[in-house]
Amino acid sequence: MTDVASLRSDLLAWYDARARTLPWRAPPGSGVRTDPYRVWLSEVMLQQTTVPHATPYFLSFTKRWPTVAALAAVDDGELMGAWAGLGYYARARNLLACARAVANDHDGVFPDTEAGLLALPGVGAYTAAAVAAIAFDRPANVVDGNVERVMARLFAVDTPLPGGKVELKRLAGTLVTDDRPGDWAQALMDLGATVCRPRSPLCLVCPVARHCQGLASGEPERFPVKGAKAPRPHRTGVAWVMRDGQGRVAVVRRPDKGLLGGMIGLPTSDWGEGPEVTDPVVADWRDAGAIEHVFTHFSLTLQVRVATAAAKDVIWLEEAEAMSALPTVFAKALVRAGGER
DNA sequence: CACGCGTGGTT
DNA sequence: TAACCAAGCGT
Repeated sequence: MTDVASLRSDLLAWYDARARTLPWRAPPGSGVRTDPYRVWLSEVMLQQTTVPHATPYFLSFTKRWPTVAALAAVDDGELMGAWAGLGYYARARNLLACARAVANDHDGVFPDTEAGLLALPGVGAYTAAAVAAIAFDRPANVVDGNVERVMARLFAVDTPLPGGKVELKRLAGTLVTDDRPGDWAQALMDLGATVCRPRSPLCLVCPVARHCQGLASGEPERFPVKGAKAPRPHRTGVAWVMRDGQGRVAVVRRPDKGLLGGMIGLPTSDWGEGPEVTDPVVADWRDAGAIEHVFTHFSLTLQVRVATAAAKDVIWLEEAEAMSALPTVFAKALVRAGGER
């Protein structure tokens, strides 16, 4: 009996009993609707980011900035520093732009429709649907990587990703109704995260196993089918740690666009060129070894060179302050140079 | 529409 | 350990 109604009631009953407790989530059936600001903030932080990694950032952000108006008033640099370590820094720039748009153009109130949310910076199809469903109880089709995987298995979809996304989204849409849309979206994502996992799915305890064509096929883990991925190139470069001898270190502000855009960084050579690199100023440079770092689309070996030196066109920061505000790749280099994150 | 864009945990 | 993976978005 794989009709929509029984599939829905099976999964919602499981969610009522087994929903994860998360700092941004109201318990199912509590009648409490989470503040749209918190739903939005959590959704942006969770884009391509695990719950354990995002959680401490969510807690510190909501403590420092309890409302969207408070967030909108923050300095750019302060916000980027607070985001350091969370990755995908365009999210932080868009987060601030979005908060300011809500504060200035919407009287501090989040739009309560999917279309209105979609118009905000950093809010795409997924986040608009998620906020509409979870914060405003709109029957939106919320499709993230979890939901794609659950649909691919439930309906044994053979079309490889990413081409198959259109079909998976259509299938997810057939299950959305006016009844408890926020809980439905979160139930699907919880199922994907804890039971219908990418590897070793727990089909024996799955509340919708009886509806699952992937399980019936005998190879549920085969879904979703994925296309070939491009190989990841390797690059090399040099990072210079310049100290002033009084506890400060030189950093630069990176351009707003591109890799680590808008963040502070250590002065570096270009990445990908040969090993011959000229040190930026005459000083007592010594080699502190190298660090390895893996970005989404390339890996990097960064040689770390250290000196006490003076330089122009840099910002001198207390070392502890720099350490906390630097993206991880540069924090690693600074640790290699003898600092502590 | 394919690509650029971080990081850390798991296998 | 190299590969894979995570509540995507903008261009």
